[in-house]
Amino acid sequence: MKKNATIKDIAVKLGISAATVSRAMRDHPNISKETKESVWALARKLNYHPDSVAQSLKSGTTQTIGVIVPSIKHHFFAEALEGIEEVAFKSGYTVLVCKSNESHDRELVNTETLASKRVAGIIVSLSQDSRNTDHFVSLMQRNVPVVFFDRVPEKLNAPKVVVDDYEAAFALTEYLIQAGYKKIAHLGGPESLLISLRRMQGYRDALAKHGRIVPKGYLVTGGFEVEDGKVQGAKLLALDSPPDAIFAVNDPVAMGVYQACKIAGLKIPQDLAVAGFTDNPISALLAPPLTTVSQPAYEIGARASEMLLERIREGNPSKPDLAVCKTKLIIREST
Amino acid sequence: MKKNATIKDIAVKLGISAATVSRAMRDHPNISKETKESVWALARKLNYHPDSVAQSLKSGTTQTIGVIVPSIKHHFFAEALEGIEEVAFKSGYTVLVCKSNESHDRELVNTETLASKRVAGIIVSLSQDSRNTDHFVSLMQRNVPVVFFDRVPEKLNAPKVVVDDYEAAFALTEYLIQAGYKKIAHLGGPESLLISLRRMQGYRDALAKHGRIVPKGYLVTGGFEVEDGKVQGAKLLALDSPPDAIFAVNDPVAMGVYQACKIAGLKIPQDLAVAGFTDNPISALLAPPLTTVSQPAYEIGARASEMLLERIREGNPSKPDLAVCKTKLIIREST
DNA sequence: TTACCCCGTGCAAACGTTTACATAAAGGAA
DNA sequence: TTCCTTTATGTAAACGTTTGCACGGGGTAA
Repeated sequence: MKKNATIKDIAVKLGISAATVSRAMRDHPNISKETKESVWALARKLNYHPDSVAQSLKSGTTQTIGVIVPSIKHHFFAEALEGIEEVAFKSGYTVLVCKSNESHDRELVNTETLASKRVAGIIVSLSQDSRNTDHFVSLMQRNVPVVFFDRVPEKLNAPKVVVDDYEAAFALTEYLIQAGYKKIAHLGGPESLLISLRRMQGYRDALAKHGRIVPKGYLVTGGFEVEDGKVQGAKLLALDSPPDAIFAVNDPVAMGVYQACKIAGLKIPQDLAVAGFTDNPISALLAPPLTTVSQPAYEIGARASEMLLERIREGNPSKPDLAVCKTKLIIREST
Repeated sequence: MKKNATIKDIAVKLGISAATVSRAMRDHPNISKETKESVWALARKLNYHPDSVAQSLKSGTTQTIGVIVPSIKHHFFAEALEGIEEVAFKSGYTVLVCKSNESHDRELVNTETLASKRVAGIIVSLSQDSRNTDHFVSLMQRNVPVVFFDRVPEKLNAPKVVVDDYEAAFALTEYLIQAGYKKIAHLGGPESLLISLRRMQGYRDALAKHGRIVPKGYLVTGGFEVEDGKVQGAKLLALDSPPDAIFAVNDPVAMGVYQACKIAGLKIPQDLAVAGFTDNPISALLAPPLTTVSQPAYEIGARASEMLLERIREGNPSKPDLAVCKTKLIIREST
């Protein structure tokens, strides 16, 4: 068991002080060329790497950013993480990834853990049952920059990276109307999340714009999983006057509707049109391929990462930025 | 901008020494009940949380584990990360996630970064172009436990979590033979990775067992992406005597074959049978659903995490463990 | 010669904890 | 009383860096 070489080891071996070694390593102008070179050579030989922990204690910060996401395995978040990591890496930061499992309490524990680890900043996508955002406020008061993405808090004055859910849902619904569907239902997400509400509102307003109202029972809310779509979708199909099109809050839910259709013996899109949201890579390969709204997950993550790094570098530029990424309506054969 | 409360703040306010506060926080038996309670009360009030960085400097280790994966967005790795994080969280560890982008050099940088951050241990799945494993050896010499999963090094004597790729590929190939396919080709993965080689060998040996040899041009190697399957698949289909079944090294490559078939106007499974490996959730939803081998990604990650935590806790129990997780042949309509 | 400045380096404190050791008071046992 | 033990607390060093300040020597200008 070898120990890691320290600055002191180098200092002793070279008969100089630790301070000089430290300065040599950081290429301080006042250190002579010869000293520097002997230090570098020995450092190389001993495989010396400065102890980040000690550096952090001294500097009060770390080259680490924290991320809290509801889950890692969902494609959207995995892809966003990919973007976050990439940008962070290029600036010399590493990423502590925590998942909240959609739980408020775990989100809370995660924020405290990250704070006590002195991360330089935190990127968050809220959990489904986040009851409040006090823990994030507390973080920001302690001067830890926080950037939200996708599932952002409504009231909190903080930098956010989102897509225009309202606009995209509106456009999608309007497209369905123009495609001739008469009875359009919406399978919404959890009402605790702004993204669900915005998509729902876009749906409502698009109908309203075309002089329609939401038929009774056509607006249902639930979770984000395939199972939710299957269960709620079956209910919609069992209505006395079932819809001829269903706009699901995301692609997994839309897939649940596919399953419900299979069970009910309905053909898509002949008997029922289905549309989703988020453009899971699966969606293009479904039978039939799913109409959906593509969200640039990687870009959203990358943008959030950039915004965070800016805050970290420039202190808190108090301009609570909002980045809105472009979505795109992807029309496929399910509608 | 508030500062974080320190042990000293508490000590001063209470007119006691920092040592006593430290002991009170850790519920040391020699501290009087009254002192403890006043400390706890004030800590609560000041929202005091011990500075992990300082603790780490003192103790020489952290409550953090590092993970290096080729990518995050691929479902297998995302799911494995989910398992890793879950197990780590339950033991009070957080997870530093680095991706190598399949690059040896970046893998190398990542190992050094993680080491200098004094992670308690590291979990790795090798990049495609890993030229050697010296950096991991160096880590292990410095007494940092390392556990590999899925893409493991062949020679290195270290704990590993894998599936029996050989066995699973053998079983899959044998199934194809028994299903009556006569001309079975294999689209292999990068030859730098053991998993590719093992799957390839399983394919060969299954054919051999049934008295067949690999027809000329029927064994091709390439990457792990959809595009690879599309390109290489097209080549196979263009042979004078094209295969009637293709076993792809993983599901994305199998999907590439689907695309190649579409272009060539071939029907699956009538004109060509296709099988994959890894059971991407997409695969069950393809048209037709893909025959594949399911790999318990979450469990693999969780197991790796457990193995690592054991090593961290028990020093190095020098028994270089091997955990082999169960795969399952999933027969669907593509064969 | 004196005064000053620059260069290269060292000293020591600081970051926030933890912990071995010292100390002081109180309570027994002899 | 004296001595020992127990209990509760304090002192100070240590973890590995960084950095303000000091210092000595050599050069330059007057």
